Amino acid sequence: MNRTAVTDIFADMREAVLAAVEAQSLALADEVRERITVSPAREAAHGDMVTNAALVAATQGRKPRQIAEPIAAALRADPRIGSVDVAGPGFINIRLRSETLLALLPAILRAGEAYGDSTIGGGCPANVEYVSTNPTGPVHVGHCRGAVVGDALANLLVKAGYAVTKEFYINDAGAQVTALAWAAYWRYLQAIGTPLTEQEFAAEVPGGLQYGGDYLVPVGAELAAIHGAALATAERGIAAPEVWLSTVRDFTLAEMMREIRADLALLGVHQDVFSSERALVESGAADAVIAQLAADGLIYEGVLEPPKGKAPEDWEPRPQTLFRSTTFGDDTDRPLRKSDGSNTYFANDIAYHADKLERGFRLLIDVLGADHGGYVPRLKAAVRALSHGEAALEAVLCQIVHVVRGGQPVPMSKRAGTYVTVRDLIEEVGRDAVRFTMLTRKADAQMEFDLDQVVAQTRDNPVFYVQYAHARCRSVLRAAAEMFGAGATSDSALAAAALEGLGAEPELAVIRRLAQWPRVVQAAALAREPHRIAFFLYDLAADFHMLWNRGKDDSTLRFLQAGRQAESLARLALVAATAVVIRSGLAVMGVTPVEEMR
RNA sequence: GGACCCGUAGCUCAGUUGGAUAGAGCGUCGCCCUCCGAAGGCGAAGGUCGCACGUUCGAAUCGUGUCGGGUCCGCCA
Repeated sequence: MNRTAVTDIFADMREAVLAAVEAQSLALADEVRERITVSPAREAAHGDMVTNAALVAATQGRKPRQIAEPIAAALRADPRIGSVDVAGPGFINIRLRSETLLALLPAILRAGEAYGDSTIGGGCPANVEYVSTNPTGPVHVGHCRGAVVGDALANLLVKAGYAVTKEFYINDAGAQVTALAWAAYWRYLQAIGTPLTEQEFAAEVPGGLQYGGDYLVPVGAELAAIHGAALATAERGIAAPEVWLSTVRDFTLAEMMREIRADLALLGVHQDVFSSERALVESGAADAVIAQLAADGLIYEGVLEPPKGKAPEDWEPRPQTLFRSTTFGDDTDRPLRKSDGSNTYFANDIAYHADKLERGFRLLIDVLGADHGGYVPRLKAAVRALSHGEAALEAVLCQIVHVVRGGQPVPMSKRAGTYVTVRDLIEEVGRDAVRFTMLTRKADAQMEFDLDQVVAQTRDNPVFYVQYAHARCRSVLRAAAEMFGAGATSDSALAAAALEGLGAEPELAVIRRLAQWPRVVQAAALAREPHRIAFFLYDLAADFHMLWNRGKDDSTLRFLQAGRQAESLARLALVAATAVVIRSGLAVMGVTPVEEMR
C-alpha cells in the first residue's frame, strides 16, 4: 500500500538546479520556485535535460541570460553532470555524464515494477467511481471505455501515492428498474407457458415493455424454477404487482449485477466497493443531506426559469425544492424534489457523495459518459458545499466510442438487445487489446475502435507494437539464460553487472526514455490522464526497436556478444530494465505483458 | 438562447500544463535481413496548430470574440 519514491533523476536534478539558483542569492518566492522545471531536452543536440530556472527567476534588474551563467557554473561542479550550457533566451541545457545515466539501470532492476512509484499523492484518500450504470443489462461497449479509463486511472493514482478505493454506484432505485422487473416478469411468464402474446403483455405494462433482449430469458427460467407458477394468476397471466414485483425486481437486480461483475471481470476490472442507490434512498440519506444543506441556508422553495430558446411545449412554472448551486459556480439552481414530493436523482446523488465524504475521501473522481457533462457543475457544487471546500470532486468525461470494422460502423441497436456487449468484444479481440486500445486516446476525444486494426500485427497497432518490444526483450533474455545460465541473467544478477561497455547513442536513447518513467507517472496522475502511459510505452518501444535494428548494422550494438560475457551482461541489463518498465506501465493499464508473440 | 468537449500534415492522433526549428503512425516515394524475432528499422515529401484580436521575454497551450463538429439543458436515471 505504501508507495515510496524510487529513483527519479529528473527530480534529483531539479533539486540540484534549485540549490544552484539559491546559491546565487536569488530569493525565490514559493510560486516562482514551483514553476522551475527540469524536463527532457526536446532535441539530442541540447543535451539530456533543460531547465527554465533562469527564465523563471529573472527579474526586471536581472535578465535571464545574466543569471543563467552563474547557475550553469554552479551546476558544472555537480559530479553527475558532464556539461552545461546556456542557450536561446536563457535555457540551461544539461548533459549528464553517461555514467549517471547508466547508473539508472541497476536502480531500475533493483526496484523492479516499483520503479516509477511516486509519493505525490501523499496518501490522500481518493475515491474513483466508474462504470456506474443502470443494472438493466450486460455491459456494452459504451460502458467499456469508462470501465477501462477508470480502472487505469485508479491504478495510476495508486502508483502515484494516493490511497485509492475503486467504486461502482448501482443506479437501482429508479423507474427503469421497475421496467426491468416487468421485462423479467415477461420472460418468467413465457417460462411457465403463458397464453399471452408479447403484444397482449406489453399492453398491460406501464410505459410499455422495455429491455426486450434475450439476456433475460435465463432469469425468467430461474424464476420459474424457484417459484413455479406462484407469481402468476391461475391462468398463467399477469398477477397483481404486490404478488410478484418486489420479488422479481430484487432477484433480477441481483442477477444483473452478477452478470455485470462477470463482464467486468472479463475486462480485468475488479472494484472494491459497490454502493446501492436503493439502499441509500431507503436509509433516508437524501432527506438527511437536504436537511444538512438547508441548515447552511442553501435550500429554498422557488420556481425555475424555462430554458431560453427551447421552452418545452408543456412548460408551466412550478414551485420546487431547489439547491443554491449557483453559489458555487453552477448556471442555475437545481431541483432536489419533484412536484410529487419525491426526490430527484440529483438529491440521491448528493446523498451518495456525502456518504463518500463521510467515509473520509478527500479526492472524489467520477468517470462519466460525456452526455453527463452538463450534470457535473451541480455535483461539484454539492461536494464543495458539503465538504465546506475541504474536498474536491473531479469529473473525467469519456466521449463516445464508435465500433467499426474495416472502416464501416458496426450497428448497435439497444432496443433489439443486439448491441455489442463487452463479452462479444473481448471474445473477438481479447482483453488486452480492448484495454490498451481504449487508452490510446484522451478520454474527452471521440474514438473509433477498429476491430480489424486492434488485432493487426503491425506498427500502427500500439498494442502489438508494445507487446512485441516486451516479447523481444524476453526472447533475448531467454537466449541469454541458455548461454550464460539463468543465475547470471536474473534481474538481480544483472543489477550487479559491470556496465563499462555500454554508452553508445542508441543505447543512451533508451536509457533516457527509461529515466522519464517516474515523471510520466506523476504528470499523468496529476492530469488524471492514463492515456499518457500508453503513449509513453509506445515511444519506449520505438526506442527499443530502433536499437534492436541498429544491431543488425553494427554488431557492437547487439545484445548478445558471442564469447564476451561481460559485454553481453551489460547490454542485458539494459534489456531487462526496458522489460521492467514496460511491465510497470502495462500493469497500470491492466494489460498482460506477453513472453512471446503468437 | 445557454453550458461543456473537440478543431494540429491527405487520414487517425500526440504534444511533457507557457519554452528553442510543432511530432508519431497510416498513406505516397526511396532504401535495409548470411547476423539476438524484417510481426521490425532508416530516409524523403507533407503545416498560416479553424480564424481574429489580446496577455509577455516567449502562445498549439492562457483570455476575449468568432466559425465549424459533438454532447447536453425543470418532475430521466
